Order: sequence, then C-alpha cells, then structure tokens
Amino acid sequence: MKLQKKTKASHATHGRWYGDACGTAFALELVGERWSLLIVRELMLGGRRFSDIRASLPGISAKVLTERLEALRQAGVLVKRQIAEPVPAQLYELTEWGYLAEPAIQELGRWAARSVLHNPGLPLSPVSLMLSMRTMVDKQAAKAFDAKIGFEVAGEGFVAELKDGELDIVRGDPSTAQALFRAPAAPVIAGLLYAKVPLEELETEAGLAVEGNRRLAKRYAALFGLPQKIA
Amino acid sequence: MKLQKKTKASHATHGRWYGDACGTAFALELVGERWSLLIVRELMLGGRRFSDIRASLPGISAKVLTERLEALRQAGVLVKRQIAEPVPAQLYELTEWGYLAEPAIQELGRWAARSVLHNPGLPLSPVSLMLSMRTMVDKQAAKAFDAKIGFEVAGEGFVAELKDGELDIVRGDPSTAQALFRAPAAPVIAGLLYAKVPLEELETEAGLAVEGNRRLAKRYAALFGLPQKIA
DNA sequence: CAGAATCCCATTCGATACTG
DNA sequence: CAGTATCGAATGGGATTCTG
Repeated sequence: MKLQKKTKASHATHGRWYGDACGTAFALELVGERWSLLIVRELMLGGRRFSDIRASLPGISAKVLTERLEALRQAGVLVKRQIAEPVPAQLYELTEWGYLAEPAIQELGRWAARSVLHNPGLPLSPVSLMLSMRTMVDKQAAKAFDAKIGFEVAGEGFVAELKDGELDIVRGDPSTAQALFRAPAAPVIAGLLYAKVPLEELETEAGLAVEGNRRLAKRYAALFGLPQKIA
Repeated sequence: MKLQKKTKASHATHGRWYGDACGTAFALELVGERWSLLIVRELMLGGRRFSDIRASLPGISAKVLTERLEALRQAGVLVKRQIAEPVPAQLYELTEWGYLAEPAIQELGRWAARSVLHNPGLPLSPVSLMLSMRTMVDKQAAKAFDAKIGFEVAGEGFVAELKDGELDIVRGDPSTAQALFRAPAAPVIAGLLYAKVPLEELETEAGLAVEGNRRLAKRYAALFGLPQKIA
C-alpha cells in the first residue's frame, strides 16, 4: 500500500524487522533473537528472578539478559513485577499470552530432537527437564494410570501430575507426591528417563534418590523416551 | 601481537552454541539465526531456486541467503540438488526431516498472530499465504464439505484440497480445481480470507479474479479467520 | 546479591559491485 | 541466474564497574 523502504531504517534502532505479514515471521521478531526463546522457556513454569534465569542459562551475560527481558516486556510476552516476599525482589513473569507459547516451544524441541545431530548428553536446566517431560511423555501409555510424582532437582521443587493421559507440571513441594525423585542436577533424571540408565546405577553413582512408592516411580520413568531419529 | 585474548568461548568457537540438551535450544542452533526459519518456510511447499527464495524474502541479501542455505544444508534440513529441466539450475529442497518442521512453524505463527502487535497488512509471499491457510482453517467448519480450490498468486500455482476436514496444499496447475482464485499478489487473497474484504471489492479494486464455481469459492473463503487477540 | 551502566572488539549485516 | 568479494556500520555479548 505505502512505502516500506524508509520505515525499515527508522525501525533500525532495534532494527531488523522482516516486514512480513506471516505470523511466523512476526514470532521471530518477538522471540527470534538469540536467547529470547530460552528465557521464555525458563519462565514457563512460573515467574523467576533475574539471577535465577541467569543461572539457568549458562553463557548468557547480564547485559544480554537485561536487554532481552526488556524487549520481551515491550513485546507483551512477560511483565516485571515487584514482590515483597520472601525477600523484596523483582519477578519476571509471562503474560497470559506468553504462556501460550508453550506449544510452539514444544514443537520446536520435538522436531529438533529427531535430528541425528542432537546431543541429549549436554547440561540441562530443571525447567527444561520438566518441560521435556510434557513433550516426550508417551500419551498412549500415560492413559493407563494416574500418578503424582515429585521432583527435587538442584534444589528446585516440582510436582508432576499424571491424569487422564495429561501431564501437568507445577512448581511446588515435591514431598506431597506419591513418589519423589531427588537429584543434584537435571541431567541425572534425563539419564533415567531418556538414556534409560538403570535407576540403581544412578542412585549409587549420580546421587539420585527415590522416596515413596518406588514401583510407581519406575513405572513413571518408563513413560518417556526420545523420538526416533530421522535424516 | 598483544596478549592472546582468553577465548572464554570454550564451548563457543563460533560463539553460537547454547550447550543445552534441551531440544528447543538445539532447534535454535539449527534454525534460530535470522532468516533461517523463513527460508525453511519458503521451501515447505517444494524445492526452489536461489533467486526464487530471494524474491520471496524481501530484505535478505545474497550473502546472507548463501550463508544460511549452507548452514541449513550442513544441519541436514535441506539438500542442494542439480536439476536439468525446465532449465539447468540448482534446487534447494527440504529433507524428509526438514519437512517435519511445519508443525513448529505453524505453532509459532499461530501464537504470534494472537498478539495485538501483529500487523496482518504487511506484504506476504505466496508460500506464506498458502501455509497460513493450513494453520488458520477452521477445522470444525471444514468437515462440512470437500473441495478442490486452485490459486494462482503472483504467477505461482497451487491447489488446495479440502477433504475430511484436512487441508492439503501442493504446487500444481490450479486450473484443474473446481474454483480458481487468481491474484496479482498474496496480500489480496489475505484481505479476502482474513480481513474479510468483500470479494466484489477485491475484484474491482485489487485485480482478484474468480473462475469456476463461485459459490464454492466464497464458501471456502469463509473457512478462514484470524485468531482472537490476547494480551 | 540484584541488576544497571560502560567499555570494547569480534562478529554479522546489508548494500553494492563483481564474476562464471 | 547463481552466487562471491568487499566494506562501512550496527550488533552481540564478555568483562568490568557501579549502585542500592
């Protein structure tokens, strides 16, 4: 309709718009910059503080995290909120719409995990592990039973509730569950669920602990697996 | 000359690896660079030549397109193939696994389209329009009838086949369909499907033409709409 | 400790020009 | 048509410092 040329330069402060009506192109303008989508991922199970996020994303600098949080705020993906407890701090939290990005994040992960080049042995954040369960759970097999499983991973608590074939995961006190996995780091549990390292081996060699209903815990762990590789 | 810079980039000779086992992080290593996912999008309905892709992505430079195509080839997303007809040329074509990226691309687009900041009035490539139909079709309403609709958009031909609530779209001769939309550019059809500009207005003012079963064409167009905005 | 602000250089971008 | 080559400008992001 009108001239597109000049406006491109005027936007160039943050620059680099695709100028494309396609929703995917717009998504990339919102979350397509380096680190942005991983920040969203880290917030997907609830608001976090600056240094929590930073600790979960090894390699990101304070400067870049500051910039990305501000860009995501302006895009309406998250909000910055002051909290008084447990200690005064600011919390970064997804907006209602921000939370709706989960299916897109999941589809990207599901797709990439099928590459032969994917290396599941790398480090992993607790949130990342928890979200991967929602992506990788065998929905068919999951219909067979309900369960409430707690996780304490690197000091962070989560509760996974399996019900009617749906897997819900929230932050919370994991000791309220029927079984509890306690691990010093997320890759330990990833080894159990995806690499299928025997539970006993991880208990003796990787600091994994299982409390509560051990049979249920094993049955839960069996619900997961990596997708078949392709190409 | 000076002190050797301490390459803290231990896990990042290229500086661009997240070093994260998360599938989403790996996806971003594969297609997270600027333009990459839009290139994949342009190939989603079949292989194209260098200059075809370039013409569909206004703003991309030859240099960047060359670099991205090579990176995507190395990642196993696409292959480069010599063809002899219609004229000798090289074709960039997604691998089997590359084609599987469509759901991820769709989810991103579906999500971003719900932002109040999204501007559907921008330019749009023919492929982008066709893929958007698959994303935005009202699946419930689509079950009510089958149809074969042709599109000739900016000289490119497509056939959309609606069957059992599924919308399949392939490149092909659009005149074989029951109805045919002919438009000088993709945004004209986007105006019809999404902005709900009356067909007659677009025919007289935007160069749109409808051939064949006009009632069917109108019924088809009514299947589409933008998602409700949020946040 | 949370996080903003500054410095600064390697990387990357996009425009233009050039080549087989 | 299908890319290379080059160059100035913008950006990325690591390290460091400052503030409360």
